[in-house]
Amino acid sequence: MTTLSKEVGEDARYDPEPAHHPDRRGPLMNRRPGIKDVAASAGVSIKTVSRVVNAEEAVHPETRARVLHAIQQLGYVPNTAARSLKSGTGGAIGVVIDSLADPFFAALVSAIETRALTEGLSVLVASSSLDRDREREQLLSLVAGHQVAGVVFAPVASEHPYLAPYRTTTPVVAVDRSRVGIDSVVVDDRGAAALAVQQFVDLGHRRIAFFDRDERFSTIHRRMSGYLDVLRGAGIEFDPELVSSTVDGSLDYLSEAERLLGLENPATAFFASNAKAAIGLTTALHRIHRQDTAMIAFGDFSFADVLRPGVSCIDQDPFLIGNAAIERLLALREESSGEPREWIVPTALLQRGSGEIEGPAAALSVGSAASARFAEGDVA
Amino acid sequence: MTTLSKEVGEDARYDPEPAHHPDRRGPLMNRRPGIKDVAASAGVSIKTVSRVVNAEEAVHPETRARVLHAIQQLGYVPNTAARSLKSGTGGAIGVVIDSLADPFFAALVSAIETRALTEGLSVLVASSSLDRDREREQLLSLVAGHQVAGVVFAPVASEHPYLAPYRTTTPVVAVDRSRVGIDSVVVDDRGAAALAVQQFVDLGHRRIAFFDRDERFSTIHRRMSGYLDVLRGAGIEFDPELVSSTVDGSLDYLSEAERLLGLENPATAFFASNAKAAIGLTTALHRIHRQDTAMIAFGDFSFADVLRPGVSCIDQDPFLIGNAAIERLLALREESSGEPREWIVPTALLQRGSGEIEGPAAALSVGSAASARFAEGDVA
DNA sequence: TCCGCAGATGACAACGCTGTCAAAGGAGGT
DNA sequence: ACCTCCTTTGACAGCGTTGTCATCTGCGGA
Repeated sequence: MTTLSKEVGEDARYDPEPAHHPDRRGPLMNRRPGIKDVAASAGVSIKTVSRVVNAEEAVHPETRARVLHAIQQLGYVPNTAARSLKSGTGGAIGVVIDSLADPFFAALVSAIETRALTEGLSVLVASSSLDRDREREQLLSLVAGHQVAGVVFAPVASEHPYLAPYRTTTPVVAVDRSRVGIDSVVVDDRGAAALAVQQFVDLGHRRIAFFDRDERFSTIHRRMSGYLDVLRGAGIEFDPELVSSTVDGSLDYLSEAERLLGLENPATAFFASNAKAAIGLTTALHRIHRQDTAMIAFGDFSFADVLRPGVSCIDQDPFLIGNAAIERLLALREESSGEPREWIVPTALLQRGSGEIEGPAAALSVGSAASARFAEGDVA
Repeated sequence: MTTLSKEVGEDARYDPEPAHHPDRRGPLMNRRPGIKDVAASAGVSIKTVSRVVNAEEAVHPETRARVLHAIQQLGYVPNTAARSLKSGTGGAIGVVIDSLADPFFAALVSAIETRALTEGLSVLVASSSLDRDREREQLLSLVAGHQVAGVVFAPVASEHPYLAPYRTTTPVVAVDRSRVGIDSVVVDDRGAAALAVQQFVDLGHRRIAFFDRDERFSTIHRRMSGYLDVLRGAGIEFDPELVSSTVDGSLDYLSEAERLLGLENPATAFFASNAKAAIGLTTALHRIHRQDTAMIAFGDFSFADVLRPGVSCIDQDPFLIGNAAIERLLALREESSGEPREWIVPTALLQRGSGEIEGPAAALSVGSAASARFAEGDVA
């Protein structure tokens, strides 16, 4: 931005007259049209323009028409900054998720954005990268800085005390991972995992691996609970060796798969606890030509149905979750309805082949079809 | 936010007189801290606080420390609405893309968001759904309404005259599809397509299908040009029957693949012109067990490397594109450097198997390795 | 001793909008 | 004729911040 010589000319913003006030502007040259310009053009006061823009009642139809015409002609768009400055709350909602590069979250944000548009709200996205400090920074920037009309976020830290001062004015909804004291939209992790593992049991599997127990996520804890529930119910002893754990945020899926298949008493079925692990595991099984291994993934992913065999998945629909979250947020805007609670979004088990591979004990099994259910609430 | 009793006291601005003003607020109860609160707490004027917040020079170190302490203690976060109202341009950049549910665009936005954060900028996302009117609405909302500091968008309409009034103040960058008069970040569509088709020719293919020529996109036109270039260079006559076209926004990939393979003189190689078509085509070929067909996809997709054979792809890296776009935008903020131009981001051909399947004329071919190249510029 | 100057700080307006209150005009009742 | 009420409209302040200009305090040099 070199110091360009002050060419006045076309830029009517600068008039030489009043030595103070360098920017007393003339009657709109290429400046952005403001409410004042519309008012002048329509021959009314700015307040009347404001009334028209906000669809308030008491405006004479004829006046309204004149104003609308002026708006149209000037291409006037109300300034949201001024609006939110005045009202204390702006025309955007904030979304903080792990990463937009994760298709699950991308789809979730997409659902939110679509619905927000119908409410005339914009969407501010930010990513936490699973970092507590960054989460804090982003949330505060949105809530305090941008004065968003609401926040949907995939929580990282277990508590968010710094949000407290804003909770009274700004609705907050957690997604994907639930937190106490915050309305949370999650899937029935425990029940869905149980469903999958129960299917393995029913098919005669006794050595079922829990693939990738990432300690950082409470969702994974719940899925683990579902896994354990079923084992207990089926009288199968839990074997820690069948659990793979991400340590320091990384896990070599290939060698881990080889370990599980190479155990003295090897795994015959895999429950992949999240989509990333599922992709890694699928890739690994293909690489070592063990597509005969039974597997169910938590979370659908593209191409899960094209592979041979198709990968059976628990369908955790990001659109459904995003929709539930934004609906919840909009409801909270109306009235902060009672105690925060969990909102459970349903899942389904997509049978595609890999989850229907029988286990060694299949012959013995007496078709214990009565799978445990863990329905726990309804959906927004 | 009930009507707190009017404590005037330390807040000298307000005189108790005018009985109107129902919400004269006392010294910060659970109200959001503003610059005034910080000023009062630090015993300085609001201007000094402003100076500290904006890292301006002339502030005594000791004063600065006092102010910083007050900020820290009160948890003060500057109000962006007021800021952008004053400065006329806000702390966010706008991004308008086809859909966030498209992983390509999601990754692109992710790259932008990551870089924006380092500049202290937030990201407002909006989707156009490939609809011109919606594109217009979203762009105007961002530029005029939110007064964003810049816009990155995947253009839909061929012209955007309504942006003109804002171009002087708001930098604009197009991505993925280029537009005249706007700095555009795109990949070398024509060259990359040519690269792929040339590989087919070198492998002895003569019947190369162009799979899914969607007329709506200029990128597809360019890829088509690359395709035609190579055919011409190799002396192969263009056969319109080998081109699949999306009509009315949809194409039945399965039956189309069957048609191409069932021609009297059938296709032996497929160039899938975009990721969606590639996924559809791959699924189709798997379904009819014709994995022996040579194929190269424009645009990588997950699992392209896990399938058998792996799907050879032109790697069109959304992160690279997103990065180039945001860098370009930031550069434009500094100085609107000359004429808008195209910024070409490189691609690579990922050899994974499906693109290396030989054609019928392979034996005859004399290894015409001199593939045409179309290098056309550099990268941001 | 006094002036000038630089560094540090503050008073105040204004950004574009909306909430509050008041005023103007007309209809209807007495 | 007068009063009341309702509808339509406008004047004005103030949201939280920053740019402009003014003020104040020391300090070095004449």
